[in-house]
Amino acid sequence: MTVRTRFAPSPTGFLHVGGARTALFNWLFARKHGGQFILRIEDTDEKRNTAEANQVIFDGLNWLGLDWDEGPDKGGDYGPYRQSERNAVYEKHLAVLEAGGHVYEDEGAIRFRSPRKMVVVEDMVCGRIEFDMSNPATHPDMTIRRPDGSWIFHFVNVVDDIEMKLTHVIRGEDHLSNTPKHIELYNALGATPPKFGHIPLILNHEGKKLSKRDGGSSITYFMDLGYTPEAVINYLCLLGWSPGENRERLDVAEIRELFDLEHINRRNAIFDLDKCFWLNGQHILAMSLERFVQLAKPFVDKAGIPYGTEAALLPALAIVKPKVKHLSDVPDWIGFLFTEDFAMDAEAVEKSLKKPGAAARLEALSEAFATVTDWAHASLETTLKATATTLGIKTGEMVHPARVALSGRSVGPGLYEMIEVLGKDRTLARLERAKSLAAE
RNA sequence: GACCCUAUCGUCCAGCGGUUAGGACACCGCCCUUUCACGGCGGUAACACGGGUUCGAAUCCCGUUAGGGUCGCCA
Repeated sequence: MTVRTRFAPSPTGFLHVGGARTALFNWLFARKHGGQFILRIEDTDEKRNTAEANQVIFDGLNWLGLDWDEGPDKGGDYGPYRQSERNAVYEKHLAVLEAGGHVYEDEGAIRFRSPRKMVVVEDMVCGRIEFDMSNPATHPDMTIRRPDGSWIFHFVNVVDDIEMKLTHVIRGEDHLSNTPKHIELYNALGATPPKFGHIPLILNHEGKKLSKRDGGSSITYFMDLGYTPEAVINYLCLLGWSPGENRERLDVAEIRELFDLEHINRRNAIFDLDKCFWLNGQHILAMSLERFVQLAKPFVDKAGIPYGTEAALLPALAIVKPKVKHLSDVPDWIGFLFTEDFAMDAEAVEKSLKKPGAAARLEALSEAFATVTDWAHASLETTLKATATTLGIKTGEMVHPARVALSGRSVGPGLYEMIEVLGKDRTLARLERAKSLAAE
């Protein structure tokens, strides 16, 4: 039997990190077992259903690299993959329930009559759980269709999972208590329930369910701020799951190989942006320059950095890659390399250039650099340090004014690498120009 | 309220009857260093509580407490 899993979001215009993690676990499980991953849009609530809201889901999943085999945009043997287009399917299954005497009308709505028995859930994550469904007061018959003919989640969700031949349903723990009801529905429809796996929830710093208002609760947040998909995937999978051996940084290929439902724990997890941030830096550090360029270039383009050709952009990105944490910081970090009209940070100028003797140091450095023939970071470093020694000052006392003079900022890529990329002419010109700003 | 799930450093995860309770983020020192970052070394910091079972419990059982979830004509 081929494994088939799904992600079934409702289009709210927002891809929640919890939803993204659910999608990730389903995707991992399917990929690990050579199965199929299906995307189904649960848009029975027509108010929320807009093209933009659908697009947010596609964009988020695509960005994360979670590809689906069947879905609204891809088609497949069990479509359509939007619930709003599946009315005939639901009518058909309702007829089955009616024929079996499983439903009744109540004020125009249709309810499912519970068999009122004990239901056992054999959960892949939680283990065996028994639910006593015998008391109608505590487990009322669920509505499956509204008087206006629209369908209720529980019913269409189960029908679609049957029709789409899903074998494993991995979802948030908030559905655990709904599962016995779903199983009753499977039974009444004459279908075998899939295997269920309920994963713990993601909480905010207050320990409450992560909501829209919480920073970092939307995948768009990570996309906009310049997180890498590899870091977000990595962080998300570490929330509630562990590959063992205290592994932290993992790439998707490793995760696909190591992932298993057995090592998912049962505790809700609090989302920690700090660790995700750290992981992002780790991934940027470890990735190839090609990948970094691919990820960073859109941010550079958006900021309108006039770098000219990509060949000119490459060295700039190369010197920034070891240090940058957010892709969205890249434009600020490289902008000064592509214009003579770069901003001089007032605080940095005050701290490094307005020091007595700064002008003389820049002058000395300028003279020393003018004689350098091998314009490479190693010899530039040697030259700068020798100049500092000659003047009887510490290296740092030369480095700081130089950095501010050349880039206008006190933070950025490594100084010598940056000077190398800048080139001799521009370096000398900027040192000259900065002398007028510097204290005598 | 009923039912279900959960309970190890501030946070994420190891541990699955015998450990000086381990790693990571964050935090604090020190080192390296041109700032930031990276890297290295070290530090603070946890088994919710009470009963059992056992020669021996973070690990197994029960209770209490706390947190989360479900009980919709939301999904």
